[in-house]
Parts: sequence; C-alpha cells; structure tokens
Amino acid sequence: MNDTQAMEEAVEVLQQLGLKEYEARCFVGLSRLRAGTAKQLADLTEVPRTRVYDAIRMLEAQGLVEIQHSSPQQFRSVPLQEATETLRDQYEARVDRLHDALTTIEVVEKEDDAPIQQVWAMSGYVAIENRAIDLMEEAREEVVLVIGDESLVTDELLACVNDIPAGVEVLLGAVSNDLERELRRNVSGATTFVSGLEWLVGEGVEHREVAIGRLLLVDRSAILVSSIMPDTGSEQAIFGEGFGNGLVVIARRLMAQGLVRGKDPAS
Amino acid sequence: MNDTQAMEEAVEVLQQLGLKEYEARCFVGLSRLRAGTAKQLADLTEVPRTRVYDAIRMLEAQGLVEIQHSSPQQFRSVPLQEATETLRDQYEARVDRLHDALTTIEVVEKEDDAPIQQVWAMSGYVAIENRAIDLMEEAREEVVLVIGDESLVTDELLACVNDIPAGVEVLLGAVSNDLERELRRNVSGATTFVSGLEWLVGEGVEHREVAIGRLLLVDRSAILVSSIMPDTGSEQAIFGEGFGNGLVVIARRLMAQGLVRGKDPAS
DNA sequence: AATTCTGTCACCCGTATAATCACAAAAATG
DNA sequence: CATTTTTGTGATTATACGGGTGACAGAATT
Repeated sequence: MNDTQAMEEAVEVLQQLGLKEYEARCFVGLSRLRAGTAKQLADLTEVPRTRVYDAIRMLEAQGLVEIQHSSPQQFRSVPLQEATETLRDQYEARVDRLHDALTTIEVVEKEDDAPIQQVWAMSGYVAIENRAIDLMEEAREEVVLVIGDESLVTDELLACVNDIPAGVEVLLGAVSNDLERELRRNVSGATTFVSGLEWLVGEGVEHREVAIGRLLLVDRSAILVSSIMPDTGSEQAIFGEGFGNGLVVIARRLMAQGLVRGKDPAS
Repeated sequence: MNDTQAMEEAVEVLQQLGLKEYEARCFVGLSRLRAGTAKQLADLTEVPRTRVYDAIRMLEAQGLVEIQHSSPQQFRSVPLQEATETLRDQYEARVDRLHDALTTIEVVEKEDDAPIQQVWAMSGYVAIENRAIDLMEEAREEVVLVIGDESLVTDELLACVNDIPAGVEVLLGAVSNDLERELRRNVSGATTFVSGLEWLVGEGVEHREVAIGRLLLVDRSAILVSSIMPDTGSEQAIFGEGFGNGLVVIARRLMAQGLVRGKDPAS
C-alpha cells in the first residue's frame, strides 16, 4: 500500500473510531513525525494551524498524544502499541457498559399472539457468522452446513464446527472439490461432501450473478441461507426457525432431495 | 439502576459506539420489545415513526437487527450476546486496520537535533496506566512505584509488577498502611513500604487539594508522576525520560532523600 | 366505501464542525 | 534595538449532518 493511501485509510478508520477529521489528521501526522510543533503539523496534514491546538487538546484528553509545554509547544503521539491498547480498552469498557445496561432492562414486553411464519432478513458478514455459530452451538441432533465461498471459512467457524458434540450428526458441504478438501482437512467428526447447489440460484429463472454464501440447517427446525451480493460483495441472509416455519419446511424438502440423494445417510 | 436510567445509559453508550440517536433509541426499544412494528417502536421510543425505517435500515446493515418483510414489517434485535459480539468484532477489525495503516507509514521524518530536556504531559487514566506498564516492562535494574490512591491498583498493574523479572529490584510504596498491606498481599518479590509523600504536594506553598496519583521511576532514567484533579477526578501526568533529563534528575534527588531515607535499601 | 395504517419523500432547522480571519504576545532575525 | 516572523487564543463564517415535521399514495382494515 502507498503511503498517502495508508494515511487516508488511517484517517478514515480513526474517524470511524470516533475522532473528528482534524483530530484524526493530526494523529496520523504525528505518527510519522515522531514529534512536532503546531506549524509542522499544519504544513504536513493541511489542518489549519490555528485549529491544530484544539485537535491536539482533544487527543491529549483521550490519551493519544503527549504535549510538551515549551515554547513553541511540542506534540508527539503515544507509541502505536499504546494507542491501540488505549482505544481497545475504551471500547471494551463501552461494550461492557452497554451489556450491563441492556441486561437490566431486558424486561420483555408482552409476549402475545400466534408464532406464525417468520422469516427474518439480516445483512453483514459478521452478524451472519455470529448467528450461524449461535445456531450450531444449540444443535442437539443434526447440523447441515453448506459453504459456497471459501472466504466464509473462518477460524471461528471451523472451531465452532469442531466443537459440536459427538452426538450431533454433522454434514458439511462445499460447492467445489477444492473447498471440500479444505474443509475435510480442518474438520473432524463430520461427513463432508460436494454439492452442486444449482437449485439454489433458481433453475432456469432469470439467474443473476448472486453467489451462494452459506446454507445452514440445524435440527431440521432452523435454517439460514445467505448470498453474496454481486455488486457490493456484501453478505445477505434470511433466517427462519420453528419446525412449522414455511421456509424451514421448504428447506427440509430441498435438502432431502438435492443434498442427501446421491450421497449419504438419513432419509 | 432504574429502567429508564438504564435505557438512557444504553442509548448514550450506543451513540459513543457510533450509532445515531434514533438508531440507538430504536435498538434499545427493540431490546425490550423482542419484536415490533414501526408504530410500536415509535410509541415506545418517541422516535418519529417515519424515521424508524431509516434507523432500522442502518441497524440492519450493521448486523444489529433483523427485518421481517411482511406487512407491516416486523423488526427485532439480534440477541444481546450476538450484538455485543458483533460490535466487538467490528471494533477489533477497525483497530487492526488502523494498526496496519499506521505501521506502513511509520517512516519517521527527519530525526534531527539535540535531545534536550523533554517533559511530556498526558492525561486520562487509561493512557497513563498503559504508559506506566510500558515503562515497567522495559525496566532492567530498578523499579520504584508509589501509589497514592487505591483506585489505581488494577489487575493489569499488579500483573505487570509481578511479571517484572527477578533481576530487577522492585520498590513498592503506598501512602497509607491499608494500601501497603493491600499491595503486599498481591505482589511478590517486591519491597513494600509506606511513604508519606508530603513533599510532593509542595511544602508549604499554596497546597490545593490535588491528590497524589502515582509516581514511577524506572532505572533512575524515566519518571512518571500523576495527580488526581480535585474537581474532575481525572488523572493527569507528566513524564520524562533520559538520564540527563531535568525532571529525572530532580526525581532522583527527591527519591534518595524523601523515600529511601528512613527505610530500606539502595543508596 | 370509508377509514386507518404503512412506508417513502421532501423539507426545515439547529447544532456541530470544518474553515478563515484578527490580533496580541513571544521569539527570532538583522 | 527595530523589524519581522512565529505562536497561541479568540471570534466569526460557512456548511453538512442529523434531528424533527408534514404531505402523500398505496395497502390493510373496518
């Protein structure tokens, strides 16, 4: 990666982490200056000199830079190691506070009527993976998991699959030979197979370039199907649970036919 | 904690974590509703109904809520466990990206002239603790640490002190008997003592209510002194290094007199 | 058929933040 | 010592974003 690119990247990320633009630019500036005055920083980062002071003060308050009160003042950034550690701590504290606050109010409001057909949509790679892991951890009899893209095979996922107790039957599918080999190499106690999932993309219908993400069926009563969007590359999923759930019923059908047929066990 | 308090707290923290107010309120609302429509959410959270949709979309994109595309749409939040996990992952990823970006540009700009007296100021409890730990980890001969307030005795700090290799002499001071006992109970391989640090607050000068935070001297060549501000309760520190550093020189003097005198070892 | 509900848009407005300017004290220069 | 540059603070303007409100068409309900 190019230096200027990297700097922009860093500024961007710092802003996502809650810093203002000037603050971010100043911090990045100090990262390559080791130590500097307001003027030097202003020249390097193109932050208006008179605004550098405010930005630095904010950064100092957050424990990210140090100030030497000489004349002219000198600024320098905390070592990268310390900075990331500080940010991390800050964040952990926040997440904990959130967790505490929310658990004290998890008082559920009226659990009323019919648990009808519910199909939920979710998006985002991280959230979907977490949900998938959650589901697998709760499996009591059977887990069927088909992976459509190697980018989805993370350490967490593999660890989770390997942690499934012995009493639970695990069927692990892949859409390509390579991927299946990869899976078999990293997983024990599971039956792996290759599955052409043509039926998923819609047999003969319009058939756009939506790539298959993953397909997870747990105890034949909860299903999660995800796709990789062609344009953005983001992952989108739908998810249903309950034995009577329409989506789950359809999924059971399809699995029985398309998956298990030429292959292995269970009706 | 009261429910409404907890909700406000949660909203606040969520905003610190990067969510907009409406998004935060909606998420908190869904946390106690298990599932709900836009109208229900609007009534509960006082977010304008027409704005609930935008907020939910953002939340969905971040993997924090699920949408059921029925009519009316139903929304529900991801289980708290998953939500915090997702947020944590997101954050880790950002910090990593930051780390990568900054290391690629850590090309130091001109390391020029005289390494004169440098005294740096920093503030914020987390940052100061991190710096203190850093310093102690680099100790090769001697660590002198005086604690002025029990709130500063964290697990990390204790762990760090206990991890100091045997070859390094450790002098651990406290400003009260109780605190010294506490320290001795949790630390091994260190000489503990009680030190009235009157001299730190300025003998007879104005003497405001600045509480002593910590005092750290490593290898007699780096020093960190912190105070607890009377009004805000925040921690502020100054820090100097280099054997010739003025601050360090003074510190050595003071230590030799005020600390070691009536007590223990080393000149 | 009438009414309520649902979802989308377009718009206003206040605040926060980016961006400039004015200025006095301090430092540097000759 | 006089002049010029640098430094730090404060005030001011411009702008973008997010909070807040209303209009409206289609769907659902009565």
